[in-house]
Amino acid sequence: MKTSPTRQQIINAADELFYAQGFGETSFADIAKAVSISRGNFYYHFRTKDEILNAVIEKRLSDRETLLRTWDEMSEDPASRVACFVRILIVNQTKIIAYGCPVGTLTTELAKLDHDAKHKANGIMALFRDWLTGQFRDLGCGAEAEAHALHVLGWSQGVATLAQTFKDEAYVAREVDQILAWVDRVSQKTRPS
Amino acid sequence: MKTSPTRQQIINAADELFYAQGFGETSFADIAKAVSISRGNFYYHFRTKDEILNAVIEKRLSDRETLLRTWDEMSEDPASRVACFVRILIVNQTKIIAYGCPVGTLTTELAKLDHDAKHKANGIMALFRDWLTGQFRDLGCGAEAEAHALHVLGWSQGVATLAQTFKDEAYVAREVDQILAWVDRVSQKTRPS
DNA sequence: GTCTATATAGTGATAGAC
DNA sequence: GTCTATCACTATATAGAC
Repeated sequence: MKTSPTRQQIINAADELFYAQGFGETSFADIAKAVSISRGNFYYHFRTKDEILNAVIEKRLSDRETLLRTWDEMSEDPASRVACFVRILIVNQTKIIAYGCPVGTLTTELAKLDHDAKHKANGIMALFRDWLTGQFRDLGCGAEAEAHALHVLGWSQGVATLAQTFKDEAYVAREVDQILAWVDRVSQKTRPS
Repeated sequence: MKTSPTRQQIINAADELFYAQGFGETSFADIAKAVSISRGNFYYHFRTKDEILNAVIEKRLSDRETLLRTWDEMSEDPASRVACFVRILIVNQTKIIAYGCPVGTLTTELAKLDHDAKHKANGIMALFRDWLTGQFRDLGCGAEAEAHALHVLGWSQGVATLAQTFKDEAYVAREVDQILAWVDRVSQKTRPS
């Protein structure tokens, strides 16, 4: 797992560019320019475009795993952990309004390209689903835990999509409040305090 | 508004291909091949790629306007009209699982490309929003009508996104039921029968 | 590790014959 | 209206000098 500084720079730049422009529309030249290296040098670090896509997906997956672990350690209450997840719609609002959800837009694009890496990208969405499922299970939702997880995940994805289309911050705030209220309702149904 | 048969064929093929592969990844060669004409002939009908994108967006917009009008004429009850809208997630399930929502994925892609036509594409989403707003207004939701419209629209977009990612028909069915139940609740709150 | 040059294939787009 | 031939450009990718 040796990562040279240049390699890491390339991954970071590609991550940003794939998010802002999409994978298909980002060329090696774009990435090389962002890192201020030549196209030729680029190929020393990554032989193919698929190779760098894979590296970007792995970085994103790893970043999200770290984030989820942080939330796991931050609170003992599953409901407030889920709330952390939902609130990324607010925290990352500016970028989401500009480019949508980094995970949702990538999975959508790779599915259309029918790219080999699409299953790997879907894995990030699955990570969210499984983590959320765990939280709802801890809340005592039992067999409904995964359905609840998908509900929150899908709802968030929809908010991200419309946020990008209509650039409406009030809408985002409203929906986030509604999701949080829904989580509270579920939480109080299973553990009436 | 003269539309030659070939021109119409091209628009239909481009519509399908833009949906299945995305706009950026669809070449003139792809479209020409689908219609069985030469690339050269293609340029007789459309001078630029933007021109055909515009034609496709206009077709999609027009198709949706027709669909909404059909629903308007089909029922007097705004709640069941909204139900028609939500149920397209079931009706078009196979394609949505394969390619996502034709409207949502196009707006997302054009936003990333920062393409001139992005506002035009957003207009289709706005058409849905405004039509839904009208239905909720007819339901007596007053000032909340547009918020309700965006709620249903965003929710549906999220379901489409996850449907494509996880290919889970049971999830789609479950969420559609939940949206319909939500609409019923809103409807009964304003007009308790 | 980084560069310049180059090979190869595909893209959007044009010209002109039929 | 449809075709073939062609142009200019950009893309991924490689070879080899430094």
